[in-house]
Amino acid sequence: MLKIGEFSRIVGVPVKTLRYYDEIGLFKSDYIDEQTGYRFYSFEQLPRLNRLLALKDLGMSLSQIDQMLKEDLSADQLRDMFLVKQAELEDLARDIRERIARVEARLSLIEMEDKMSDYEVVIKTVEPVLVASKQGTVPHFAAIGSVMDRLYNGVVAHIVKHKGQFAGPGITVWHENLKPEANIPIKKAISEGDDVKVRELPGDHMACLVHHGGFEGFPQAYQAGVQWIEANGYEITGPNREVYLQFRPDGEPKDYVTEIQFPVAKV
Amino acid sequence: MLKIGEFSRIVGVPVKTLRYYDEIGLFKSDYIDEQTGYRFYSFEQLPRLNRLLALKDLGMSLSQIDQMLKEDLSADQLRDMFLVKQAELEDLARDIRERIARVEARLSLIEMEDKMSDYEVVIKTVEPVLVASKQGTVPHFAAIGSVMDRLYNGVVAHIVKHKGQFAGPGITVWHENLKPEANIPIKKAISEGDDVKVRELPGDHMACLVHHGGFEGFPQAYQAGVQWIEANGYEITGPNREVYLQFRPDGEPKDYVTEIQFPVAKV
DNA sequence: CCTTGACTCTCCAGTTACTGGAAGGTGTAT
DNA sequence: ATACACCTTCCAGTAACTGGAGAGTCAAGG
Repeated sequence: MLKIGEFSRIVGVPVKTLRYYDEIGLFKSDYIDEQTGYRFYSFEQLPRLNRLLALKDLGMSLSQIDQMLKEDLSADQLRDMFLVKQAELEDLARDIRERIARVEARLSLIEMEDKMSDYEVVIKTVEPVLVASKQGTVPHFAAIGSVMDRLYNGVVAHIVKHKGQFAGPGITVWHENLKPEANIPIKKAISEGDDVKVRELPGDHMACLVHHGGFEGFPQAYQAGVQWIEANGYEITGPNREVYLQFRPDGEPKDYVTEIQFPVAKV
Repeated sequence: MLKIGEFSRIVGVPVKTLRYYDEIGLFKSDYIDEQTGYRFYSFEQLPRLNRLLALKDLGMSLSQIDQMLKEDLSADQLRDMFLVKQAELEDLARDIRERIARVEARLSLIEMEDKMSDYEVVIKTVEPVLVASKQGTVPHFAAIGSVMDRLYNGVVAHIVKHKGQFAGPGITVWHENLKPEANIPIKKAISEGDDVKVRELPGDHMACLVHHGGFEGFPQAYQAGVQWIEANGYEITGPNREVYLQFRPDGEPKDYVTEIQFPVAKV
């Protein structure tokens, strides 16, 4: 019989940890002196503790270990638990590789002292949203403004006419070069018009960045987004969006706030 | 000005989390209504939050992020933090690769239904220990027992003669084939004898396994240890040890408990 | 026999980054 | 007026310990 300190030295596990394992019932001391409350451990307990430590080394949680140490576990069940753990660890490994890639992208940006780092790109999952929408075509770059005005005015008029309820800021989906679709979120479906459709904008994983200021700054923001996506090993999987978080035709462009979103997936 | 729910939807961060960031001072709401206590957020806060989220994506802790978001941080300091994080992540990645290797070794053991899995091998760091020791040579296998007896008796006699204090179970170091060194831990240094030396057994990383029973089972235990070491990508870096946790010459061999230790390093 | 120092006990608090729930106040649409 | 969604604070819990306080135990030395 060994006191907790001696046992601790032999197995290389801190006394506090042994007491903790005792408390949670994972590894009980062999015998407790009624008088003093002192825990005593025996050599017969070494195999269990070693099995425990070996499993912990594999990254198992204590509750998993508790299950795996039960006698009545078949070899198959045991193997399954290892397989699950293996899959888990491989996910984790991938995750960490991605993190490393992101850190490296950061570092190389710093080396370049690139102004693009003014834009922070984050991946987020956007929810599907019900919208009224109208598509158009931009004949040439300079006409973007007027075309967009016309599209959004059309959608707004349609929603008002059918007593729809606005549910958020406008979202432009750029279907392909110079083919924008103006979307306005609505609370409940309304009837469609000739050119105003009602549909659900699908949710997706998006690389997002926020641009403050007028539309003249958009090219730089887009460039920053595309650069980030490339540097971080993503690829663009669909039409990108602009969400006009803060915008009023009569407001000052410098106060505009726009979120630019690219649907992406890991390459 | 946005209420917390609206802001939450835009940035894709749960309300609870925003409140938590507010509470710990990492990301305060722009304005709080005195009457109602309602938090309000503004678009001007988006850049800070996005920077925060980007850093979190890299695996930074919130306190690190808090530092990195301070304005008065030079580009160099920032780069250093990223470099530190990079190193950290690479350590972690290595660790996980090792875990995966161990899980795979486990799985292949299960496939083989190998009896070796009776032995659990764990890596631990053993502390240096002061010992009195005596070396010998074993002429042939069958003589191990008597040679060890002679060596340990010699050491014990020496310690007793010099009034040394025993500090733990005997440890045999197998210097090379059939050249054992019998060591007995002592509390304080004592003078040396003709053939009994006093030295510190160095600490090391050891692959350890515990064998219950007589010495006739040692070959299997050794084989299990060596197999594990190979399967898990370690190599043996020095003489192995036997620690006689439970042993009395007059006891029954089946009650003996011996820990076998191999000093190892990652290949 | 007493003291000293090493050990042991229990209980409580703190760690990280939230998440869930209860109880109660606020704002808006019907 | 009343539903209902939304907001508030406060408290508890997560995983696997770690550290410390305050008190009891044990063996050796003087």
